[in-house]
Amino acid sequence: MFKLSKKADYGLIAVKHLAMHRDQHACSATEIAEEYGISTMLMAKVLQKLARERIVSARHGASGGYLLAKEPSQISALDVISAIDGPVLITSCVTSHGNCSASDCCTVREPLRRVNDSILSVLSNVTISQMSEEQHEHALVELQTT
Amino acid sequence: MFKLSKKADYGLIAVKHLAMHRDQHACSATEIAEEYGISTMLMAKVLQKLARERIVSARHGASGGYLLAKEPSQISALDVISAIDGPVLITSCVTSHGNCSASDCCTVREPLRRVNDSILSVLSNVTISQMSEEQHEHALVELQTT
DNA sequence: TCCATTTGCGACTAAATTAGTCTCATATCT
DNA sequence: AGATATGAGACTAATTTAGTCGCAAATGGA
Repeated sequence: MFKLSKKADYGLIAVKHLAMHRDQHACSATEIAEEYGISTMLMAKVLQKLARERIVSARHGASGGYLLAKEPSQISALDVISAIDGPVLITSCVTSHGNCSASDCCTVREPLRRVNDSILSVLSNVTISQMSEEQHEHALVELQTT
Repeated sequence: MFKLSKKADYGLIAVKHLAMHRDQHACSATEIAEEYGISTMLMAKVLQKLARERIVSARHGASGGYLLAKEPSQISALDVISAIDGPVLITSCVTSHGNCSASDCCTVREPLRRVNDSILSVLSNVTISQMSEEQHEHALVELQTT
């Protein structure tokens, strides 16, 4: 319906993990996968994609693994998600080439494009450094929204 | 990945259609489906769900069909989408019962819950009346964002 | 009253997407 | 040389989404 894929989810987990282990050692896919109880193979795949998109950099060989390629503050949730799942488009209509399935051209395309832009902006304003910091404030936020 | 289902899409189209034919006659599922080149059966299903959620009201029988149950300004995109696809949750983790697949409890849950809230607010701030009005401003918006 | 039209609902199938696995190649450190 | 990693692609399995069908019930009109 409107959900992040598990791969994107794993990607965020991995990138956050790397952010928290910055300046230590390169983390292997196996290491990260085991820490969070995720399939090693899948996590490897996810990290490979992140490496291809230059969000993390890889080191082959023994004691190799992955490192963040940029500062955590320079990586947004959108970067990670779109690296893994491709561009974020809430409908296939929002692209410019009008290949709507609805013949007369769906009248909701333009409004949805705007919604899409808003979501893009939300996602690109969340950085990995933010995601790594905000451990403490839980209780507060919880109170406000309940 | 992160996309509206076609059903939700069709739902928005249908509701917008009803908004634009307000005070005229009840529109049947067939009528709406044919106008936009969508499967009649599917559109019928979608409208049934919208009726069950009291977003539209139905009239049985010949010359029956559907009417909006509220003012277009009182119906948000979120209302329509969640009526059809269920609650909008960008990950299965964001609910309170911590059934993460990641053992140690995925560290990204709380940040993502916030992102989810933002998306919810974006969607609930877009009303059907807005979606029905903004036909004219296309060119301008296009220029600003390109 | 009878009939065409239309919604309501649930079961069902088909298609598409996503998740996850396996294999082999290549790089690199010790 | 050998253990440990990543890189890439093909492949299968599972899940979700899309779409269909049939039948019941309501309703307006001839």
